[in-house]
Amino acid sequence: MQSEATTHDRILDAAEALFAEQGFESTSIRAITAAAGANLAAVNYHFQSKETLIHAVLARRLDPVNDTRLSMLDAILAQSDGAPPDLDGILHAFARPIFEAAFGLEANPAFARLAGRISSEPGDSLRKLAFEHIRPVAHRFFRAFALALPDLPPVDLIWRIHLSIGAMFHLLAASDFICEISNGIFQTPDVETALLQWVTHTRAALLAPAAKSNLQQQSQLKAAG
Amino acid sequence: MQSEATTHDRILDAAEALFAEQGFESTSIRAITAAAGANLAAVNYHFQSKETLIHAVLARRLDPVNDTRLSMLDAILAQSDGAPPDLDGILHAFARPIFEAAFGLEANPAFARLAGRISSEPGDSLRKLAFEHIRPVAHRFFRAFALALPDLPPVDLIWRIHLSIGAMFHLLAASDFICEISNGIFQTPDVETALLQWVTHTRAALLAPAAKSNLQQQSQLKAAG
DNA sequence: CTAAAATACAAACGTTCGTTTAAATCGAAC
DNA sequence: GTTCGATTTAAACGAACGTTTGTATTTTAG
Repeated sequence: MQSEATTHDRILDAAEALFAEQGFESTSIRAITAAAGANLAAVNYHFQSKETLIHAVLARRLDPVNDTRLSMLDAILAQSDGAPPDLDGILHAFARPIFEAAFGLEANPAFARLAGRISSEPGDSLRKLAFEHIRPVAHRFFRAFALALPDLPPVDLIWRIHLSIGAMFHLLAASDFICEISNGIFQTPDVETALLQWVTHTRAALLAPAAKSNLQQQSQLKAAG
Repeated sequence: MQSEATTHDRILDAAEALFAEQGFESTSIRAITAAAGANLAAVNYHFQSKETLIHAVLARRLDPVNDTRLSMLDAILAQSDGAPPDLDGILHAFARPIFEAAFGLEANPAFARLAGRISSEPGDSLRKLAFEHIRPVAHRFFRAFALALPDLPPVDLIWRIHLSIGAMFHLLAASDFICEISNGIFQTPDVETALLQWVTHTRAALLAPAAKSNLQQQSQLKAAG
């Protein structure tokens, strides 16, 4: 089954699994090629270098996810022309593709931890890569959120999107963690449960009144009084 | 100033900064000792190994943070005997100590990225360490949240705490990320702003009605109808 | 002041790393 | 069947890694 795939693809599969378990730095090309049943030089032949291989591993999964996200967002925006778009629809468009790729039936379970770790990886190279992958998606979704939440100041909106994305990353990267600590209450999430819980969580956070510091509250009270 | 500190402490400071920038694996003992102005063998003399050094770097910051968290939680719980404890007080007790250590005036700005990355680090050793650090804190706070939110089912509570902690980690680890992408709208957070935004976000999420799947909603509708 | 313990140092250890090279093997086109 | 490009292979390269060793040097204690 796996050994029928090309060396190129077997290397991508093995690298994805090992990167997820051990991290990028700790995973040697020797371990990858051994797991893929390939020669040591195969990585440098099919991909130019280890860094290019990392990029290829991530792009293979993230590009389809982001394409689906934008397609689903287009559908939501087209569906409600003029009126503010459906908030839950935007949240699902952002969350379902990545949850399917991470927790879906045909998904590689290792990919979840890998995807959730990207944003906090050390080193400029990898952060820049993830940055370029997510930038167009982030811009489109930010504008959609702004349309759906016209009363929320932009700075508060950015904060909440930032925090909600962090919750999503953590859900992808560290859910085994909470599984152990919760005495079986929390179980490895499936797509629908993760989606339901994250959307419920994020919807409530986004719909909350704008945060106001004590200072702002005081000046507001003075203006009102 | 720095060169007046002991070699032991200069190594901890240098290691903390380099670990935050480059990660644990990519930071060599040679780079640490060079930055600390110490001999190459100093790490293996003052600490036993590189792994023990990593543990020491984390414990130096996290132990005081967790002690303060528990003290503040005790104060909140004592203040409201019998009645459900103040939710905002619990949230502040959990968030303020780590935000002070990460964004405070005398804080090492590198520590924020380091702290936010721990939960998603690959490899069992480091995850187990962070696990043991946070376990007693997590248990105490979970019971406090359960008291403050008596109507929320435990499984939903675990989910929301999990997601909220993810938001906190991401805020610590990847806020430079959002600074770049937001065209100056989002700026490097200070303690009070981070606290205000995270508490606002998390309070709203925790107070939301329990998530219900379509299946659960349908059976509920049938029972009501 | 001196003996002993603690710390610092230079040098080297064996190992593993990513990458490269050159030859060997394979596969299809003609 | 031969040729040519694509792929695989074994072997080696230099560099960097964590750690250890033996010896200075400094600090502490009596």
